[in-house]
Amino acid sequence: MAKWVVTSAWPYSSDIPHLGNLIGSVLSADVMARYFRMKGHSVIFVSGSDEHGTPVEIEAIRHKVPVKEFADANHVRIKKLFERWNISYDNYTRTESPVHVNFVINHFKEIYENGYIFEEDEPMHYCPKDDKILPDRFVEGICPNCGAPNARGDQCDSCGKPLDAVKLIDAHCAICNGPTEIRMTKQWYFDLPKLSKKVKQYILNNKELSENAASFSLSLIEEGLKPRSLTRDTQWGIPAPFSGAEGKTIYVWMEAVLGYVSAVIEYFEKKGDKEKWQEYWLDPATKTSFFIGKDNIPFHTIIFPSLLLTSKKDYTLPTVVSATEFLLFDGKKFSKSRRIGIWIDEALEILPVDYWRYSLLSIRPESGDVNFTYGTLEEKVNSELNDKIGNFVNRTLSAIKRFMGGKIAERPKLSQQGEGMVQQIGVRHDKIDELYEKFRIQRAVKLTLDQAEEGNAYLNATEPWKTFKSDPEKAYEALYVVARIAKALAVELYPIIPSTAEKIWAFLGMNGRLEDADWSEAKADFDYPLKIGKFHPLFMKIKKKEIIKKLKEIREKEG
RNA sequence: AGCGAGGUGGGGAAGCCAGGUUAUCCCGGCGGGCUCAUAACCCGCAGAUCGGUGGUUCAAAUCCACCCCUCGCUACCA
Repeated sequence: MAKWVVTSAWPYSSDIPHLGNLIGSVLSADVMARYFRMKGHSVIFVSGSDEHGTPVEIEAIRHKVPVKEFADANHVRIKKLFERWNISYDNYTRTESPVHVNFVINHFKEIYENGYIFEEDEPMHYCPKDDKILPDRFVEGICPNCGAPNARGDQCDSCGKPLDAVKLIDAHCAICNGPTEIRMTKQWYFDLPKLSKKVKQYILNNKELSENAASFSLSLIEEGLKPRSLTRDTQWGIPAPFSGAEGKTIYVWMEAVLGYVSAVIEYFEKKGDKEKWQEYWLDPATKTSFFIGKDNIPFHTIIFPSLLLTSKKDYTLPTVVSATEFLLFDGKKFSKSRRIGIWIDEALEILPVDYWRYSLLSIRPESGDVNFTYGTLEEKVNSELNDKIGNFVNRTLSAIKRFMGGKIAERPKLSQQGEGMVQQIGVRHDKIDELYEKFRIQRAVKLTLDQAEEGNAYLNATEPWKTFKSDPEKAYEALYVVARIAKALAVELYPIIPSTAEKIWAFLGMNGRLEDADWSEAKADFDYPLKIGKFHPLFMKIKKKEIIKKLKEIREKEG
């Protein structure tokens, strides 16, 4: 038994997450949290809304509501959506939480006192009308490289080159379109170069980073780390606790990752056990896992460990950083502005949550970008979920009901072949287990599907609907075996599609909730007599056309 | 440009890091079986010179070099 802190990347709350966001972080983390719990580990699964920073402010202005109000509403919305997605968070909090804010302030004080933060003057664009110092992204002008008219301060979309915002020609504010002026402003920096060696050591010593995370991080370190700016001239954020930094806030990226710690603190505070968080974050035996998209790697392998290393406490450094590649939608990147993709609120209006969970997890982008299409969805749901898994469970239960009166009174004496089949269930289960231990979720889903396929093949080979007359013993054995496969399948499906797995558990007449069962139950015999419950088909087939039509209707309703 | 990822039968993927019997799986095509089950399930067949060239090796999809193609990132974008 181990202690695990499982975390998913904090969704940025200017918007609702889309399916790509979900599979990379939240959904993957949920699968592992559920798996770990079944294995009997102490799991604390946390995340929260990442709410600070200019994009949220801008969204709020667009919606014409105070930023705090906007953030509150969005946080609640996202939190509720995750509940509907069956994400089993122990604490889904937010960066506006007082626990987080206090923790961040104290934490940065420690780093400051330890001498890892320095200050420097920097020229920035200032908008006199909005009275705001503008982040590069919110300055527009003519690109000094290619002369394109609407280059943003951080990058020109025309020539693709990164820009120095100060060099933009005819710069204007992206919010009000007014002209900007250049002002010198003092900013505080986190001295990453000072940490290079330690961080490199950490990455080299850590064998459980996903491959893409490790190689990408090392190459960044080889190129040389640069000091990272820590402060922003905005109001919407956590006040920077450095002397002379009054009126400035901490850059969101630098504080949001600390939420991984503060969310655990908050979790135990709510339980009235204030000091217990230390048994997780300050115990080297605790394992921590982070589920993120590849765009997020440096923040978890370099910046977050550095923020922990430079404090005054001995924090557990990230054990597992599982970074997924991107999910593409119809060959293109998800894009809010172009409405490419499906968002997690829309998805639930279209299909039951387990259809999405299964489809997404079965194509989880683990070794390269993966394309999600309506065709993929149709294939996954119709052929795998419905035809293979759903139908296997249904035919197993129907056969037991029809040929055995819905009961298995006792364990039959098994033939050599039957014994072999039962053993094979365990062999496959162990393989699935191995894959989860390696965080190979996509492969684990595939092998789980194999259980159903083997069950189907076995039924066809043994034909209990024939033998139940000619050789009832044989039929009895076959039905026992497939019932055992169905039981294993329920356990193994639990991390992936928990509510369907619970259904199968109940259909089989198992005691208690699957949620409370142990992972090894997949290999265990039944309590006798086994009486199967009422059951019905688990899934229905879908039609691509109807999905597209429904999505269109939803969007028209939204306007 | 630099860095990174990928190019495997008609489509989609695994295998490659720890080289080795007939290259795996899903979808699709063709043929067959079964009729317990949601017109579902199962079996078999066809189809790949594993991006190209060269090298290492008894042996390469798998290691090395070069080249071609696709994509992502390049950090104040959260």
